[in-house]
Amino acid sequence: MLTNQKRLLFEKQAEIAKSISHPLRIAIVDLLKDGDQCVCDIAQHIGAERSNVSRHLSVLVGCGVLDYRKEGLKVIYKLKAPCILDFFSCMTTCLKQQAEDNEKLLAAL
Amino acid sequence: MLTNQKRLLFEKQAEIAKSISHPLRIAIVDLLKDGDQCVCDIAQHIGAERSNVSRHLSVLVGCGVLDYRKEGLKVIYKLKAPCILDFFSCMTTCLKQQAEDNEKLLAAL
DNA sequence: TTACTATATGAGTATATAAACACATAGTCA
DNA sequence: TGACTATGTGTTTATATACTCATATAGTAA
Repeated sequence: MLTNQKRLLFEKQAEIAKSISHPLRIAIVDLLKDGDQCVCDIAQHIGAERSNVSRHLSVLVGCGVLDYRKEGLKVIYKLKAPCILDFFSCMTTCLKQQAEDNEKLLAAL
Repeated sequence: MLTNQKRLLFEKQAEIAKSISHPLRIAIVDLLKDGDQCVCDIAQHIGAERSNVSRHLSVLVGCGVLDYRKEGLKVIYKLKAPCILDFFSCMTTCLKQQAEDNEKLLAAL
């Protein structure tokens, strides 16, 4: 059986994973890998409402994935945990594998 | 603005991320890193109902994170994308960082 | 065949999440 | 000061998800 310590760790990890479990939040992290951006630029780039983007950003900050600094009126967001990007590669690998599996299945029909 | 191609990729990646965004599913992946297991053993180890575990497993299989094989009555699940484990380390790093940040904040009070 | 075990799934309920809109806050500049 | 801009938040509504229980499927063994 799981120890309470493990259980707590898994809950915290699930929160982080959940924080990047949304297409827009993935898009945000992907955008920020190329440099820090303010909310308005992020919103414009991913094509979503600012209030919506603001909420997604606060989720990512809350989980320690992003960080921010204020510059005048603007709030600039920055990738705090770049190791997330390796996970993106991992997910891409999964998707490629799935596509190959589907190809094999198709060939067998 | 995002291309439709990018948008589709981010949606698929979000699905994979979502598939591991649950404490029990994290526990399952963590368990399977040490070897393949059947549903009943997984259920027993993580302390959850079999029907519930079965559903969580099918989510992980559906996203290409796990794979399975049948052996008699039992269904043995196996980690298909071990790179997920690197992401677990990444999340642990995030949590440590957050803990350190909190410590600093506490010291400033 | 029947009884048994392991696994999967349908249905209902409770909870969580996302989006949209309106509004609030706060910095800038005339 | 007032007008403007960027950002954040409260509230509502729609949708998605997890869990539980009952039931179905399928392999095993007597």
